[in-house]
Amino acid sequence: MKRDSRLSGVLHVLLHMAQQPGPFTSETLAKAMNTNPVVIRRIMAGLRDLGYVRSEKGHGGGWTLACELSKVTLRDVYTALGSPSLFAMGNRTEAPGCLIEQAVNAALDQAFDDAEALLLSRFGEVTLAMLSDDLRKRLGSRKLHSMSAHHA
Amino acid sequence: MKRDSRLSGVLHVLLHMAQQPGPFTSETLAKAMNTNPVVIRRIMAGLRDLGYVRSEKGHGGGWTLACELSKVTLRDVYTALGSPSLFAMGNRTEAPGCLIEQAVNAALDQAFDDAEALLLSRFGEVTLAMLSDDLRKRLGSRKLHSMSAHHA
DNA sequence: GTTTCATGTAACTTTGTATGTTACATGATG
DNA sequence: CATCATGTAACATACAAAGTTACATGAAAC
Repeated sequence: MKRDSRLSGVLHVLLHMAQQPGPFTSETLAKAMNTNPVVIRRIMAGLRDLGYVRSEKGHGGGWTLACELSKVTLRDVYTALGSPSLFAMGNRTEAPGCLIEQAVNAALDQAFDDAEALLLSRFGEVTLAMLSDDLRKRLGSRKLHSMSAHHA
Repeated sequence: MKRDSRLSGVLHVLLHMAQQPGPFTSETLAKAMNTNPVVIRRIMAGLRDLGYVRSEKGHGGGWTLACELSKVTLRDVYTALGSPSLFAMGNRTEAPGCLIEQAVNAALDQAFDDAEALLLSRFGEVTLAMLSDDLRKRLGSRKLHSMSAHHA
């Protein structure tokens, strides 16, 4: 399976935005991430709908942070993406008539459900502010890869 | 992403085999699972290499259980499949130069590592014998879907 | 008010992976 | 030696994520 990198991607965008005042166009963000503006708009759509960011059209438009970073968790962001499925493995048949399949599904589901609960709980413990703080530590004197560099 | 159902599939095969004496040809097993004999051989190859099952060619050949069901866990089976990746989500870049990417990866990796550890631990707690017992409970007087039926 | 810029979104293309299929080599049994 | 069964490579299909193109919508600048 091809792995879904939207969560990783959208967090990258958000941290970028947290480093300097906006607004940022989709194109600017896309260049910084080596991707396409439309991809940026797609992964940001859910965040906009939930009010974590705002988007404006026209001159001087683009994306702006619209939330307190300390109040938004990775879980919130994950939810904003539409809660995409977390696991690369699944049951052969979801509603099987076969009793063997049912027994297998029951065992696997239990393990996967536990793991999912833990994962989401961990996501819920990490705020964007924590990520941003961690980033600043890593930054030290160094620069980002970076958006400004790309446009210098 | 398309989800990997090999673990689910191979467990189904093993439980089938545990219900009645073998050997079972790949074709028989494939019919019971609505799939192809080659798929069966593929998902069984790892188990054979680790000695959990044996395969024999020629007349009267096929697959036979070669382990104590109470000593093989879901984790063993998962390992026999080659420990396929568990999560549908991943980092955009695995070894990023960008510090933002590093900060994001670090946070996500920690959560995913925890979830993976829990999941594998759960897998390690469930033996094939437990699955088989659970299946027998579910069976009651009912039949499987079943292999014998398919050949009646 | 018209040009320019930016998002919103549908439609299509590309790419990666799991699964399904065909074909044939290898080896065991009768 | 004919038949049966696995082993495996090679190819086909299906599907989802990501990338791309095209164009509509709306805001700001002139």
